[in-house]
Amino acid sequence: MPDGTNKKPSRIQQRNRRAILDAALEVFSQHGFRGATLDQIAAEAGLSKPNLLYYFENKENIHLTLLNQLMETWLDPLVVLDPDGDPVEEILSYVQRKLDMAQELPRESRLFANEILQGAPRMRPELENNLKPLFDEKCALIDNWIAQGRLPAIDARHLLFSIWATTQHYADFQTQIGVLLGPKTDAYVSASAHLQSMFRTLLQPNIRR
Amino acid sequence: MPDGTNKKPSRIQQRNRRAILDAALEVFSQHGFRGATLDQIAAEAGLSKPNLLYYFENKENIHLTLLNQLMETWLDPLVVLDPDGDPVEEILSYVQRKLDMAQELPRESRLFANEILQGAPRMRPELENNLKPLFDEKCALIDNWIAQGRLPAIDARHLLFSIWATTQHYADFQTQIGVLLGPKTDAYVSASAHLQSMFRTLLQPNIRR
DNA sequence: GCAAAATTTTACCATTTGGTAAAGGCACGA
DNA sequence: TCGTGCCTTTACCAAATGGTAAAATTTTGC
Repeated sequence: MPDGTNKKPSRIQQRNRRAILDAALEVFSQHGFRGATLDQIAAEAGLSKPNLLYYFENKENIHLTLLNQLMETWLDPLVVLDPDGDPVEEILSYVQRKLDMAQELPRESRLFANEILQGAPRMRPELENNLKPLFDEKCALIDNWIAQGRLPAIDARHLLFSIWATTQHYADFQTQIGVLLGPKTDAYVSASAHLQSMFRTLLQPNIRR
Repeated sequence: MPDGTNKKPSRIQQRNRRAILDAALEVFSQHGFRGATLDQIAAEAGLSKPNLLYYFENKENIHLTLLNQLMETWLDPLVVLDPDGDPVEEILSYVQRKLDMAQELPRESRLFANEILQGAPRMRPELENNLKPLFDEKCALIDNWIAQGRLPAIDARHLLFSIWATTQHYADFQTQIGVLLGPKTDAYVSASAHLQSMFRTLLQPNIRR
């Protein structure tokens, strides 16, 4: 049993665990935890259900593994926000990185959105222990930049919310955007231009009215 | 059977259908269609499951009824965007109305988010037939305002996306925001100030750089 | 006050779902 | 090449779930 043990995983084990997690990401991100079934995940992974449960103790475990993996990736762009960089360029880079993540990891974005929508029943500790301190730290950083006159006065917390909302929107509401722009359109090119322009306008400190 | 008939609904019928829809809104908005159960909805409504199914043919029907009711409410703020008003004030009012809706109807917002996240399996026709034409119309209106020099050049479609994303974020990601701002904080006061200021900065046509 | 209609409850049912037991197959080092 | 341990399948199971039939109860119009 490959679960609780701490031995090195075999090649088969690595391949199958990876396949299961990929399949689970697909299914959980579309239906949420309760809406997803092990049969669906097993089918998507090309395994039988008991075989699936040979690699993961239970459904919750699969979901938790995905969520934990996600947290790192998800916070990384914010982690690298550099106190020593130029404030406007740092934040604009952050926006772009978040948008890139929405484009490249839409399933992860939707998995996260689903979990939060449902009240974060399995993720609240992570939010409190990992996200909250980082959030506070980066808000303080932005507040500092403002105090130094290197950014216009703006609510740092809501600025971050707006960045998250506008970037993740392209992954989470992909379906709606597809209907409105036409499914052939690549929304991300124009989205990038729009968001860069929008947040630059917002943050340009040398603005004269 | 009160379903297919077109008689006037009795008082009991009105009360119970209302209770069911309210309970269903609560449950569907938290768990999505597949994750919600009739037992949960029945319990929440204070009815037995068979009694529930006396009022609605099946699970899908309840969900569909909610979705249809929602569509009107949801589009209304955009409908009233007035071609004869002042462009900046019209859009800022729209932002405020959307934020007010997020605050007052968070469950509806999450129901919608859930449906879109899952690929809009039950709502795509509505999106194409109701939202799309309205979206195109209002984009044309904004483009017109820009052409008249009454708004700075901006991508109307992505502007609307940004408005939707930033306002609905406060309902859909309420849990996360609660963790980050502290659950006692009323996010909507500062959110309103932030969004109004943000979009005003963005849209102020008499801007000099 | 009473019959008819509307509503609610009780007792089910078939299917799906998360999960288990145990036998069978397979791979790989001795 | 053989047996030991890893992997997979087959055959299940109990609980949950969407839904139904029909009896029992309540409400309503007269």
